[in-house]
Amino acid sequence: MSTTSVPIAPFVRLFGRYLREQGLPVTQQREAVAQVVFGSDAHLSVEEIESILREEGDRIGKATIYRTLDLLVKSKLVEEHDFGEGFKRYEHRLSRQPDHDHLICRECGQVTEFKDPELRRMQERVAREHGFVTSRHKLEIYGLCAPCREAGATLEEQGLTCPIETV
Amino acid sequence: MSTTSVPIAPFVRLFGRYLREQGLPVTQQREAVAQVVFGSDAHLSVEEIESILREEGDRIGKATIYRTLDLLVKSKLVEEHDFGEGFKRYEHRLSRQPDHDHLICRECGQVTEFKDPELRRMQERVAREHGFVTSRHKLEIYGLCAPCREAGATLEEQGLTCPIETV
DNA sequence: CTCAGTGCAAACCGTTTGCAGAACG
DNA sequence: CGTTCTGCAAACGGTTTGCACTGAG
Repeated sequence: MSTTSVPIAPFVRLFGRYLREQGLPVTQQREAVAQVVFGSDAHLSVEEIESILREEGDRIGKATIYRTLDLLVKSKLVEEHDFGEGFKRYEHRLSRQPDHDHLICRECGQVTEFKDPELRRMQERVAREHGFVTSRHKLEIYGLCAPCREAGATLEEQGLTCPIETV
Repeated sequence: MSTTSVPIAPFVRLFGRYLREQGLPVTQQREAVAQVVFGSDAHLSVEEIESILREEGDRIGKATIYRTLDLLVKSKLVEEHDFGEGFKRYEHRLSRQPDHDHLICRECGQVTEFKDPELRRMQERVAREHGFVTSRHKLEIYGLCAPCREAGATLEEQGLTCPIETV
């Protein structure tokens, strides 16, 4: 939701290094997209990335943005998310909290990151119990953030009056 | 991934009751779709639902299936899932494990359900710490199931040789 | 009978792809 | 210079919607 105060040039360079390792050209479009993604702590959509680029005067086609994001994801510098909005969001992995999870406000869509040490243990335990080898998990907790709640938002749900046991 | 041995008629009737409560007609298409969804313990895609209906001789348009699934979800009898495959899956909530989570095999796509009591406590704690009121969570653990591992599947990942601290 | 539901096909929308021209190495 | 990229626009695929017709109540 903002610009980091951390210098982002090193991260962009890291991406350049990845491209060279793969024998791929380091184009100015790729650097511009990387700059935007590394320059924000938010979970950006392609549309948001496009409009930030436009504000900065760069006029880069959507296709190129998608293709560059693919590379960023492959390089493991960026993570792709799907919060069920109908489109993907991208977040760089250079923030303070590696391997974190997300709290998502149903009202305003704000995404808060958190990290819980228990979770990793639980992931391993559950996987073991089912004969799985685990690679990754995704935990999203949906609810209402404090500001929205204070503003009067509620999570009214309705369905069957007496459905199935819900707990 | 199979047909339940539990009688499904009561569940279809429950849906009928919901429809009447809402003043909506109980049509044979709606009952047919409900029958398919309640009749399977799998996480069905719309395409799968359509083809099961076709096998049974029912020829119901995709639009109707989508519209009926919306109603089933609204009734809270069915849950919608997005496992990142590019389409949604639907699961009825009448199985043994209410409020469960999912283990997903990256190789064969098999979905295993599990339930962990710790998780709910953790969800509440994390939410409280961030001033959230929680409504629901979604935990998916991705990995390799035992059969796939025995068949030689691996989770080879590649990216930057020395990216960021990964733990 | 009336109002909502159904089926079809067209519209949608995020994402992907084909291709002519531009740029990297 | 050859190879890959870029940008545009068209294609894609799951989902939604408009509309004439059918069916539930």
